[in-house]
Amino acid sequence: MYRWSQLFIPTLRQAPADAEVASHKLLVRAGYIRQLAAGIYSYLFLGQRSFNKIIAIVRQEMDKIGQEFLLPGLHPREIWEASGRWAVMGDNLFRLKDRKGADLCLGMTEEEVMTEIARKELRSYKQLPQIWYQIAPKFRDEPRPRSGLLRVREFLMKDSYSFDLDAAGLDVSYKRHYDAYCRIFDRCGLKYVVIEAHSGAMGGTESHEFAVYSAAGEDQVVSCGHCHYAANLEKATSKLWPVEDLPPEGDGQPLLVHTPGQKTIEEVARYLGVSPHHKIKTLAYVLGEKDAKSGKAKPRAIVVLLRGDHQLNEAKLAPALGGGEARPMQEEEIQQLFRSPAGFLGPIGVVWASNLLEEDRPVLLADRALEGRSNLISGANRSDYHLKNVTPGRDFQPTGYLDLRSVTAGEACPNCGRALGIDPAVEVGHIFKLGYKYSESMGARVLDRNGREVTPIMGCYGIGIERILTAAVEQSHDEQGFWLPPQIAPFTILVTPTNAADAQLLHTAQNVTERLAAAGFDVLLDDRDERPGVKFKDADLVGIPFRVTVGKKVTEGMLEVVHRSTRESQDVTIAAIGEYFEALPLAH
RNA sequence: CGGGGAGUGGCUCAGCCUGGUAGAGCACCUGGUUCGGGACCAGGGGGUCGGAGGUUCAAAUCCUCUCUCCCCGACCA
Repeated sequence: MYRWSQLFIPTLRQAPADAEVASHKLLVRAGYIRQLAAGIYSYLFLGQRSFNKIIAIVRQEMDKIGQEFLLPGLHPREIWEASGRWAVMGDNLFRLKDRKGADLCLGMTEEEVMTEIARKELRSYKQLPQIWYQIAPKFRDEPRPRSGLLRVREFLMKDSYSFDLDAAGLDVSYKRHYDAYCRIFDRCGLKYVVIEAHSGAMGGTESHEFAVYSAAGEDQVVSCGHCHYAANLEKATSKLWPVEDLPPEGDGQPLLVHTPGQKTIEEVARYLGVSPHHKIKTLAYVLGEKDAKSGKAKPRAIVVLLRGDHQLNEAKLAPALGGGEARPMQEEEIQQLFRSPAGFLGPIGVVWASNLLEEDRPVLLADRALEGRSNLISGANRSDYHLKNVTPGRDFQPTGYLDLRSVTAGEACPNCGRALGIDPAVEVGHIFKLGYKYSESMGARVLDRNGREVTPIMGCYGIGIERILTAAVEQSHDEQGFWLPPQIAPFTILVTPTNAADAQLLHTAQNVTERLAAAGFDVLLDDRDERPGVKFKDADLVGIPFRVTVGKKVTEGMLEVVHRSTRESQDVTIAAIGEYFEALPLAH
């Protein structure tokens, strides 16, 4: 029997001063976690019990589709060199040396180790498909750990990897993960959404993210309330409401106007009495410097044009350029290309590449929202001057039109045309179709049925264990505390005798606890010699969904059951308490 | 890495401006009373004020450097 008086459950009356986010404050106050350093936490008794329940659910569902491994957290440099990521991962990878001076790192993800096993061991198509997973710590030297357990430097991740003979096989492995993830998050009691996601630094094609709406979340989810379109902001698209072009002025050709000191879009629009959507925003980047070091490509200028009131989505820019990394141009580089100070840049007067292969000319990428527009206003590449009557396709020819802008709330859903919303959410899981990136670079090969060597196609799939708990707290809390779904709560039922010094009350409470425990419930008995107010406050705080109060009504043979989520209570006879919880759908 | 804030008993904070050798509430220990929403009385323990250096007769307080933590941004499976 679990007796609170014998356990270490250090609840706090006040939240620590350095906690800001609700889940962080409450998990510390409830005695689940303690901070050791920035982004590094210890999990105490209640926290670890909750994690164990989450892990058990994840493991049960993953065992239905894959096989559990346990890979090392300490990796030799060589396998990260083999995949090319020793250089790419930069400061986010924890690096260290052993006593011989050899380079090692702490695993931030395990594609390399899993692919290394596949490379050494898989020989035949007959061994495919494989789905291998593990639940193990990951280490990432985040530039800014924050928000309690939401972004940390060491965390538990369920990560899995699939190896298939071909794309059709990958589709199957991907779908099996998609379905398993839905079962996992359903069983964990999360209210989540599945959204289209950007594949980011993982590379690959298709990607879905599992997200829980929360003000504390770092993701921006674009969603449509009508047709269920939902996507990460990095990936989302929208239809624009129509805008009216300005009438041509003068002979309709580009017309120089004096705009002294007016640099920003807003300043120019106000000065000329037009709306920002009549303007062209010109952004200059340098692409491929990192690749230049390895001799793969030489750096080149990339100029991006957007409608004046739109924002560039850098996540869309990178894949448009073949995945290279772009950085904003410095003032001197801008002067060299445009012969103009920043603030008055425009597309006219520079000779642009007609396609990406023309490597000696700068690339001009225009957002699709500019296609078909006319009489826009852009910078004139001359200090204190802008151009009117600028018409894309006539006055300049972009290298290409692409979707490059970020969606903003209120724009039209790409499917059904209704207004889109944007809301913050916590990413709890993410699945990727990786393709051949790692199997190719690390040289994994199998023979197909014709005896030909082929490269297996991969997927990778992650779930953040801490984020499941954090998201559960974020979605179910108030000022007094939180209530977890019974499946992932450290205990399901808390039995609270109002006065532990009263022998009859304590005896009854022990009896009730024993019976509920024997019936298979996780029960905690609060047998502390504290005043009832203290116990009730703690009961509200610690995340246990049900409380059984053993108090004055015992003389009438009655107990009181309190549902933490609703704070509703009802009287139940002592004899019927077991049946009461048996009848609750999710109490087990 | 840029900007902002904060480090004083276990926790939350005051004291710092105007230097004089450290306080409150909660928590903790002992005894007593109390017991359905963070009780009360009496007694008690615990801090070289993040660290180093400097100024001064004297530094939590002023100066310099440094470490750590939090927030915003950049960054980010």
